[in-house]
Amino acid sequence: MGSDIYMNALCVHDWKKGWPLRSGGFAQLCTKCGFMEEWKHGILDPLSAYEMSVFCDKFHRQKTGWVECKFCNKPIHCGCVVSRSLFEYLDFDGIGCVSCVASQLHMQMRNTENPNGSISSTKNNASDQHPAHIDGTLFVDSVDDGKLMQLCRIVEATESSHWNNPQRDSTISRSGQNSQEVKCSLGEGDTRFPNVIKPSVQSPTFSKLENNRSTWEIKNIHESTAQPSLNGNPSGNSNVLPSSGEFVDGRLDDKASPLFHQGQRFRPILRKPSKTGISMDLETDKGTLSHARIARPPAEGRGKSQLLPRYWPRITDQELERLSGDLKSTVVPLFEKVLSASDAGRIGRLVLPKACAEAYFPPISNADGLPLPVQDVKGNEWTFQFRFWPNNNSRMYVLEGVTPCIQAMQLCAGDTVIFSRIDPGGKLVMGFRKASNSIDTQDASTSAHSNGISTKGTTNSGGTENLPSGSSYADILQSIKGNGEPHLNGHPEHLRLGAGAAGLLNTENCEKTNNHSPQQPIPVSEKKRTRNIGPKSKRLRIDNEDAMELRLTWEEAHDLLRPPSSVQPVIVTIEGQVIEEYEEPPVFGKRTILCVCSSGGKVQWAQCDDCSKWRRLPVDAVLPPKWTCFENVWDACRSSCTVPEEVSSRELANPLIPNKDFKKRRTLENGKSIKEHEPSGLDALASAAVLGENLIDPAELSAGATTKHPRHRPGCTCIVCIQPPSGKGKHKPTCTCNVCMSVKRRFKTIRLRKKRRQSEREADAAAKKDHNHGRDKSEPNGTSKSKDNTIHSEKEGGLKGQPEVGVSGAGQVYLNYYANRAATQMDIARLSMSINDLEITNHQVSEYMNENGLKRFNSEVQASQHSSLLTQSNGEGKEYLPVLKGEQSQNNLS
DNA sequence: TGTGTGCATGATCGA
DNA sequence: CGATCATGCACACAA
Repeated sequence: MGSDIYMNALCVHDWKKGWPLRSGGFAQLCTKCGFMEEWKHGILDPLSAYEMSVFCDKFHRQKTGWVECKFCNKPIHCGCVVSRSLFEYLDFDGIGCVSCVASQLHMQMRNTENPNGSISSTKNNASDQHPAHIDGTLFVDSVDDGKLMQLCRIVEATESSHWNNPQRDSTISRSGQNSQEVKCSLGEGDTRFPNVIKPSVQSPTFSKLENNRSTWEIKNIHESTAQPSLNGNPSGNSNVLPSSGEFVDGRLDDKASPLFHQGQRFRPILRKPSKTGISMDLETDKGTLSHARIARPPAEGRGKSQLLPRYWPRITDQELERLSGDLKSTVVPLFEKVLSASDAGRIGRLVLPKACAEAYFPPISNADGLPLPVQDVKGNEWTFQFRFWPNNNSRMYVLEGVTPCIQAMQLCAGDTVIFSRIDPGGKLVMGFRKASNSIDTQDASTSAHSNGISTKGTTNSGGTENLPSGSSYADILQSIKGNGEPHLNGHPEHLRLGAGAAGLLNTENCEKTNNHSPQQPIPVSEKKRTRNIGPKSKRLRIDNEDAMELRLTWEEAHDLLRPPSSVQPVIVTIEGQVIEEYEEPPVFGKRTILCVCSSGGKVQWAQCDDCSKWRRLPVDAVLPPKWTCFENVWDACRSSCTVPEEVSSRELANPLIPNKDFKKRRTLENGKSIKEHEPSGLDALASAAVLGENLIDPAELSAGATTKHPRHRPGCTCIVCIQPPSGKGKHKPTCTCNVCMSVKRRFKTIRLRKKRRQSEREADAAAKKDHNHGRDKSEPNGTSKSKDNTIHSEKEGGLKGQPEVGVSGAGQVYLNYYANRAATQMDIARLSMSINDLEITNHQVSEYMNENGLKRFNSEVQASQHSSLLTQSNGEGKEYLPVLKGEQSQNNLS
């Protein structure tokens, strides 16, 4: 009979040889120990021993940390294969140093004839049934009914792991037992080697084990897939789990770790240096903890060995068990996939990984495929069309009709769907896991020590990127606490049922949610997940109700956005539009109003946030978002809120319309416009098409938001609003529909006008160069010329360093607006200093319109109007017009 | 005009 | 370099 103690076969080199087999067949056995079945899945990547240790989560996770000898409690560094620590895996879980193991082995050998006296048999009943579920589980290539296998070996590993652990145990001794090999044989029915996996046929031995094995393993066994018990023994002897603060490098799957079952305490070890490019999941780091979400090689299937790890379902045994319990069936995780935008889109087509489709879905020869009933984790039945398209001499498998299901589960791009199978019956189950902003943790209640972090939403390929290589476990925890909460998922039900292999994935948050407020739905918005995870810039999503007040409209935002004061923009022209480009992002600034005094000087007005008094500022002053009189460093006399305004509020009221008033008025007018005109975007477009170059009353175009773009108004002729609703491909170049014709007309006009303006600019620039080099910019000029000159000077780099941003209270969005340009315009216009006389110049408007390709005013109107109110702004031109006009009208009336 | 469907293309990744 | 897959594109069809 065999020994309860056997040394895990080492076969470092055989491992190496075995690695490539993962993609091309995995039947190669360890020539030294005969291990095979587990290897093929347990070992994922041949790149390094580290990766081995990462992925060989059953065999080698224990080798990568500091553990204690079960017998003498001496720390042992188990550095996977590169560590030459001498240790031995105990079939009853745990690791022992060679000396202890030797003695125990000896004792065991003596007890062989008395199984009850064996070490393993001293375990509980469960252990009796599954006594040897250890990481060093003995696997045999085949299990003869009469004899199991043999082969125990003392691990010989190189001490010099590349992830040197300062805590490296000096006590680890090298003995001459490195190559010690003990062969053990098991008699039939010997259950002391339950992990001896019979590769192809379920044996009674396995049945015995099932109760003690995770569902996963059970399933694997059911599958008789030689599916490795990668998860180790989930049998529940997990009462001794590593504390959350303990971080054992890598691969300590909770249940997987026999050590835990044995009550072994894992000592924290240093994290191995992250290996760039290692395609391992974050879980490999978190995986040291209980219930780590380790990507599991899927159950058997055609081509399973070629399944990319990214598709390996990541589910903890616990989750799996729970799911199985929920479904009252054995659930076999098959594969998972992160939903792409296409998958989650309205098309309703979920692209299936080819290997997965071919491995786990019914074979189809007809491109039409076949209907595939799938049950979701709630028990709903769905029928998808499983089919394929020919693609590059290959096939592209898709599930069609998934939209209802996706929506029902409230999934979006970035979330993960997990296909599992219910046995018996083979029914497919589609679970899901929300992309919880890349952080999720395990059930705190059920696995108090676990703090697994999964790369939710980034599970696509390992997800190592989500964990900074240098981040410590504490960092991780911190990140969990400080980071995840706001967006950690959601729907408890989903969390419980939906997040795992059949959707049963529980984030810590989820569990907490469950615990605290079960069935409490979360806002849909919170269930949204970003799709792109990676290097792209991200913004904290503010979608919940608490943040509603933070939401700004587009124009409001632009009211606040200022170009960085120290940055010189690069002026570019895109499709006729002059655009400022900044290397730095805009900053938030306080809205001000730029005026021209009677003397022709420029002045900027800002309102104190405390007393609401208006203060005069230099035109180039840039204010922070919050500004008070006390910060008025330019006018010491009025650096206090107690000092009255230079101009009365009444005087200021009209021209310097504070934002609120302005907005109210604007809103009111807009409302009127909406009521009066209420043209749809299409109507406006049609009008534009009809009127062509003719003037369109801006007011008519100022009404409510279009259906396409809430920030745009009917009549908005921006490219967004006028584009065919169905996007590309709807209109041919020769299309003569109204939309196309109007667009053509508009662009034609834009081109012509742009060309004309460009000529004017050039002429002006030349003239100015010749005659007016030293002219003060404040000196009056022709209206349009001045601006053109300004622009030109900008192009020549003559721009004043600060693209100062005056912002009007109107909140106009005019991104390409310089303060000095505005000032120049004002100068040129010789505007009155009297604020009450401030007007909005349609010239400016028209300039803006011209620059933006909008043909709202004819040239006569442009030339005839002047204004003195310069709403220095990042202005949103489209709303600018009606508002200004309204203001002007009001002023005129007054 | 909107939606569905099938295919093509290009980026990405792994061998 | 080839396979895979996300996504775009064009056509068909229905409303």
